Amino acid sequence: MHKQHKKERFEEFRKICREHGLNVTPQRIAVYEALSGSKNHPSAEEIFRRLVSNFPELSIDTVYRTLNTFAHIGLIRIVGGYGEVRRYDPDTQPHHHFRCLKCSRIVDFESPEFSRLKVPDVLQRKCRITGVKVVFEGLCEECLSR
Amino acid sequence: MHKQHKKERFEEFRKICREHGLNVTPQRIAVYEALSGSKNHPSAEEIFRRLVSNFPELSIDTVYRTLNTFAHIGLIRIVGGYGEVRRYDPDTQPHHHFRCLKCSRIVDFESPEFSRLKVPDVLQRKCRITGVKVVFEGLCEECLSR
DNA sequence: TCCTGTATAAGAATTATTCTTAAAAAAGAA
DNA sequence: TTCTTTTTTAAGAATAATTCTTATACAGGA
Repeated sequence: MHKQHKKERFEEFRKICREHGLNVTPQRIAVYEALSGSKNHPSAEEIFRRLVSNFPELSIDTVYRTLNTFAHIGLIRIVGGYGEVRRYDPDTQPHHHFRCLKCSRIVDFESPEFSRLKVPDVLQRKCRITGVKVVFEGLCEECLSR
Repeated sequence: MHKQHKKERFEEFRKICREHGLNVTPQRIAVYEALSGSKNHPSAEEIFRRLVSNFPELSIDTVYRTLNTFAHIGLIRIVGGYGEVRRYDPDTQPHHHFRCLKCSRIVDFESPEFSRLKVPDVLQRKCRITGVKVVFEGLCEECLSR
């Protein structure tokens, strides 16, 4: 991804849009370029601010809509806050989660093995690590049977 | 946690509150009981709805405040949507994250090993798993040096 | 070029969460 | 107990993120 040249990335982008029946608009190009050129997992607001000076008629709603569309077709991913409501877990013991991509259900499971994953060197050197969690994602039983 | 009896759990709860200089109020007891008796990682709103019929003067603000307090002292955990703004990642290749608990910075790292974690049987049987991510949490370089 | 469906801007609306403030409750001291 | 101080709460206003509505503009195909 970061290795590609701008040109190639653009062609790839255009192709993926076409495959999903999406028009290739200046707004979509701008949002995709802004995101794929950034390393810090920006929010919609940050992307909007980065673009609006060169693209004054761009609206924040379009940025949200565009990013959602991209995430929907798998062109980008959502990380961090999922824009969902905050949820709470009474279990403070180390444990891990499965999260249903469709209904957002969260299922706990225990795995001493996962709780003992080795911290990668690159993190170990710079950060103080206080915990690790493994999140499997997919479709839950209920959503599968529909 | 779920193994304990109500009584023991309550004594433990009271003890932890005291240790952190928190008064043990009916609201706090109610919110903690509601959360620790639930298996589905409820939102503040859900907890509020569960309680308000027996506790009509309870306010939603108190539920939020109480849950935040509990999370702060480590009595419960926040899962799922972190209540933070949604953020986007242009990298759709399997990779993993470190997340700073203080400034919410997200740092990518790659680990083919983590991307190949074996799906636990309990999930394998019921769900369709489409991905896995490992999230390390702690304090980042910048936040450590303050 | 024109046509048709798709995408957009603008701003209103919605929703989750936090803040403000005055009152109530709890803890501590006398 | 009663008085004082500190903490907590309820109520509702405020804020911030995200989505919706609608009329207009644009993209891609014929």
